[in-house]
Amino acid sequence: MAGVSQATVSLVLNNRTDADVRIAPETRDRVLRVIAETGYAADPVARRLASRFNRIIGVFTYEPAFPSGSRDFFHPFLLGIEEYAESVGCDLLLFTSAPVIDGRRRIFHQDNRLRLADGCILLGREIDGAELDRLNRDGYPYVAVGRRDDAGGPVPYVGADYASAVAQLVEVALRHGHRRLTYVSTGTTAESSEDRRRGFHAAAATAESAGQMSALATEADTTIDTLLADGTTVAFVEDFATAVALESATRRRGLTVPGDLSIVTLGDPTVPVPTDITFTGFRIPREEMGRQSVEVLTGVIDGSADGVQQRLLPCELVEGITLGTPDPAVDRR
Amino acid sequence: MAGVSQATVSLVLNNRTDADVRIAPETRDRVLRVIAETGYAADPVARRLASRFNRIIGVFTYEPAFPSGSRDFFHPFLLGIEEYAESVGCDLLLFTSAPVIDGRRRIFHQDNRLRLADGCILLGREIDGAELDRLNRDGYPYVAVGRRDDAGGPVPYVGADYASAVAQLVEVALRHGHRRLTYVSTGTTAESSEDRRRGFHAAAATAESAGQMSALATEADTTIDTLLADGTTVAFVEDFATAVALESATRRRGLTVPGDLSIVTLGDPTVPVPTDITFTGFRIPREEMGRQSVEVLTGVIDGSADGVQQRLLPCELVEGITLGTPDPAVDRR
DNA sequence: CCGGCGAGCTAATACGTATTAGCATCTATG
DNA sequence: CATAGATGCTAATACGTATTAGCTCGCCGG
Repeated sequence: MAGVSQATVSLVLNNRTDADVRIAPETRDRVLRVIAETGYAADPVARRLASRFNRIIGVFTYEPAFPSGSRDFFHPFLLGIEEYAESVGCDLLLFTSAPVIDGRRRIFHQDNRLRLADGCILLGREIDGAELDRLNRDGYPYVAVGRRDDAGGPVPYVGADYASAVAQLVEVALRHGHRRLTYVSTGTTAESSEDRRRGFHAAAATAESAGQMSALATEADTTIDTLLADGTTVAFVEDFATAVALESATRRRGLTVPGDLSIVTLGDPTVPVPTDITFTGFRIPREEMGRQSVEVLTGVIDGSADGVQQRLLPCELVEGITLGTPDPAVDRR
Repeated sequence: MAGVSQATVSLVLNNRTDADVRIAPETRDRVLRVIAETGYAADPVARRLASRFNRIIGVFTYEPAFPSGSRDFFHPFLLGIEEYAESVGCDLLLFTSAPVIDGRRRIFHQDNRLRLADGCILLGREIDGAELDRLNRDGYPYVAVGRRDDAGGPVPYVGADYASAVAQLVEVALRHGHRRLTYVSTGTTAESSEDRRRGFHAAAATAESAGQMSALATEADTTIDTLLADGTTVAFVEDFATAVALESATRRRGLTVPGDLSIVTLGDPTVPVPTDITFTGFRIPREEMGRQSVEVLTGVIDGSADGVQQRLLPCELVEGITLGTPDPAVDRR
C-alpha cells in the first residue's frame, strides 16, 4: 500500500535511525500513515521468533492455586508485579498450564512454554532446587521471589529480610525484660522458615533461655501447656494462624496476653484468619517484593544487571498489643 | 541425535498417527528417547507461527487495576478463569502493557499484542463499543465477562442475570407488603446497571409507587431525607457501599433497618466495605462467570461453538436482615 | 568522462516449527 | 519379471518478522 518493501516497513516500525539505515522522511511518513489507517501491528509471534525479545514476563506460581488459600498469599505479590510490568510495558504470562506432579507444579515438563516469555518470576514457598539448577544451566533469565539457597550456583532473588526482622523483635523482647524465649516453628525447611529461625537464635543468644518447638494451630492447647510449663514469657510464632489459636487458648484458660504470655508473630497471615487483635510482629513487603522482582528480571533480561542479583528488603515492624513486660512476680518455673 | 529429519521429530512430537503419515514404531521410540534425555521441548513461538494455536488465553482488564479497589473486583473472576484455564492446559496472558488513554485502557493501540493469544477474555464494567466492533470485524475470538449490548453485531458474553435477580427481590418485597419502592442508582449507563434497572421496573410495575433516584455513598444523609420524605418503605440500592452508608445514616438518626426502612443491595461490594450486617440482596456468581468465559472462549477458538455464545448465569439470592415488613402504622406520607 | 561516495532502499536470509508432496524401498500380485 | 500399492521417511515450503549486505541512483571532484 505504501509502495515499499517489507524490510522498509520493519525499519520504520522499529524507528530505526542508525547511521547505516536511512529512510527518507517522506517515505517514513507515507508508511506511518498507512500503518495508522489500517491499524496494522506487527505480529508479536513472528517478532519474537525473528528477534530476541517479547516484552513478556512469565509468572510461575509453584503451589497449586486451588483449593488452598495460597491464592490470597500470592495476591499482594501479583499486585506489585502487575504494577511494575505495566509501567515498563510488559505483558504477564501466567503459566497455569504447568502440570501438578507429586502435589507440586513442575516448570519443566513435556511441552513447557518458558520460552514464550523473555524471563520468568518464580513464586512459591518451596521451590525445587533441581529446577533452579536447570534454569541456571539453561541460562534462562529468572528471579525468585523470596531468598533461595544456592542450586548449582547462586539464585537471583528478591526476598524479605526475615532474619533481621526477627532479630529486631527479639531485641525488643529482651529490652522488655523477657528472659525465657521460645520459638514456635511450623517445622518446614523452606528458606523463609530457616531465615526466621536463624534471626531468632542469633539475637536470643544472650537470653537466659531460648528454646524451640514445633506446633500446629490445631494443637494450641497442648502447646500452651508446654510453653507455660517451661516458664516461657514470650513466644515467637512462625505461623500467624497458630499465633491466633495460641492467643485464644490462653484467654480461654483465664490468662491474658501479654500479661501471662507475650506472643510475637513472624509474618502476615497466609490464610484469612479472623481476629480483632493487632499482634506484635512485622509486615512482609509483598507488593514491593513483586515490583522489585520485575525490576531485577528486566535487568537480567536486557543484560544491564551485572552479576547475580540478590536483594533482601526490610520488613516493617508492627507494634501490636501482644508483647508486654513479663510480670517478675510470676515465675512459673 | 536420533538420526532423523526435523520433520520426523515434529511428527513424533505431535503424535501424528494419520493414515498418510507413518512412522515406524522403533523410529518413534528412538526419537522419544532422545527427547526424554535432552528434555527438548518445541519452541512455542515457532509453533504458534507455523500452525494456528498457542493454548494461550488473553485476559484484558479494562479498568486500570491501580490504584482503585477494582483489583478486588476482578479477583474472583480471575480465580475462575485461572481454574478453568488450568484444567484445559492453557496459559493466561495478562495484557498489562495496554496503555491508558483518556483514563481507559485501549485494546487496540500501536503494537497491540492480541495475536499472541488464541483469543481473549474482556473484563471491565464499561467496555468500549468501538473496540468490540473492531474485534468483531477482525474475526478475533473473544468473550466479554458481563452482558454487552450489540456493537456492530452481537457480542459473545458470559454475564449475570441481574434483571431476574432484581425482579425476584422486588417480588419478595411486594410479598412483604411493601408498596412504595425506590431504586437508588449509581447513575452509570453500563449494561450491568441497565439490567438491574430494567428488572426493577418490570417487576415493580404493579407496585403502588416505584421511583428512582441517583445517589452516591457520600450523600447518604440527603438521600435518606429524600427517601423518608416520599414515604419509601424499601430502597433497592445498586452500589453496596451506598447501601452501607444509608444503613448507618438511618441508624444515626435513631431509626432502624428494616423497621423504618428496608434496604436491598443489588450486588457484591466492589470495594472493601467494613460492615457486620448481612444485607438482603444477591450474590454475583463471579467465579463461575470466569470459568464459563474460558469455556465459551475455547469453544469459539476451536470452532466447536455454533453461533454467538451468550450466557446469563443466575444470581443466588441472599436472605439478609435488611428487608422486613413495613409498619402499616407508620405512613410518613 | 570516470571513479568514488553517500543516500535510500530492497533482496535475501534467519528464526524453529508444521505441513505436504513426493522419493525410495519393500511386498504382493498377475 | 513388471507393476501396483503400501510403507517410512525427508526435502521443501510457509508462517511474518528483524537484520544486513548490497544494489541503484545521483552528485561531486578530478
